[in-house]
Amino acid sequence: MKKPLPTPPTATLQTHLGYWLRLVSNQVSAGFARGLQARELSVAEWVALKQIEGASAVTPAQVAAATGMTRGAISKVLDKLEERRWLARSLSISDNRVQHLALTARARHALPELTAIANQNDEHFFHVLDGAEQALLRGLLQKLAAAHHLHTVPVD
Amino acid sequence: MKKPLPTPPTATLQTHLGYWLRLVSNQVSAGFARGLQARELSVAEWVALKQIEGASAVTPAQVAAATGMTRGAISKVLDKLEERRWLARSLSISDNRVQHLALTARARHALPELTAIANQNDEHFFHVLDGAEQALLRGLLQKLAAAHHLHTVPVD
DNA sequence: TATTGTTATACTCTATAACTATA
DNA sequence: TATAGTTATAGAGTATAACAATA
Repeated sequence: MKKPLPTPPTATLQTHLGYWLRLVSNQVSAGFARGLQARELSVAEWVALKQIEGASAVTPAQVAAATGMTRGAISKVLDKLEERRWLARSLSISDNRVQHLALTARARHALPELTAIANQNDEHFFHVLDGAEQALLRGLLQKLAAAHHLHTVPVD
Repeated sequence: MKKPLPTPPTATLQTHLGYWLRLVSNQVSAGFARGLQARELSVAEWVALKQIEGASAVTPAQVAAATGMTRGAISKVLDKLEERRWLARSLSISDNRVQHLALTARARHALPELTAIANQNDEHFFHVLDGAEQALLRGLLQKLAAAHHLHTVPVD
């Protein structure tokens, strides 16, 4: 004889793809955040470092635009990096309102270890997928990103 | 002639699968959070509602365990739901330390609309994938969740 | 002693908006 | 007037740990 069920919901949380995406993504991000935390770095700080390293964003306003954060929030992130002597701010010659951002040698020295943390975290979570599956997942996510015009770099 | 590149980084942010996962997941979650916000509900509150609806968790401690939040955090989430008259707390007959949680009729009346918000959000983000692609994505994410023993319900 | 749930406190992250200095 | 960057303030969300009641 069956045990009576509590009123079954119309749909469970697990029905939604967004649920699975969030479940896995949160774990990957939390793992990465823990890895960075051992080096006293936040994900937002890591992203800013990489933006400046790649020179895809060399002013605070550009970092803000690239990440979708406000200029106020970026200002604090850059403060942290500068306190740590990983970032040098200098005024633009042509416009004294504008700053140019550059990584210090100390930052460039630390980057390989941070990159290793990122690599290891990715490896740890995705190694259970073979190469073809990883390529498939990447393709699907990139298709979604492209379709929704996602340009900004996620920092949380 | 090629334009000289700025010092190329060892690996870009986009190298990592975690990057793409976070990029897409954050957008889906943010979209859902906006949808719920129009009904003055947080994602954590929505998850708690669904946990109680499904009766997979009927005490605060069980909701805490299911979501990975602390009992202190859950207590506040439940306060919000109770203030709204969506939740009834009652003491267990057999153990006066324990509470039993139940949704009110008011909550059950509101659930279909909230579920519609969740459905629409999922539909909005994933409709660019066809049925086969969605199944593929779901399968890959579930494989990752299973491999890493992810049981808790993500609330942020 | 151990457990359930609550509460006081603090911390992190971020947005908003006022502010300064330049242009 | 408009823009770059900073700062003051506030809010959301959550953890930690002390707490009261109960077992």
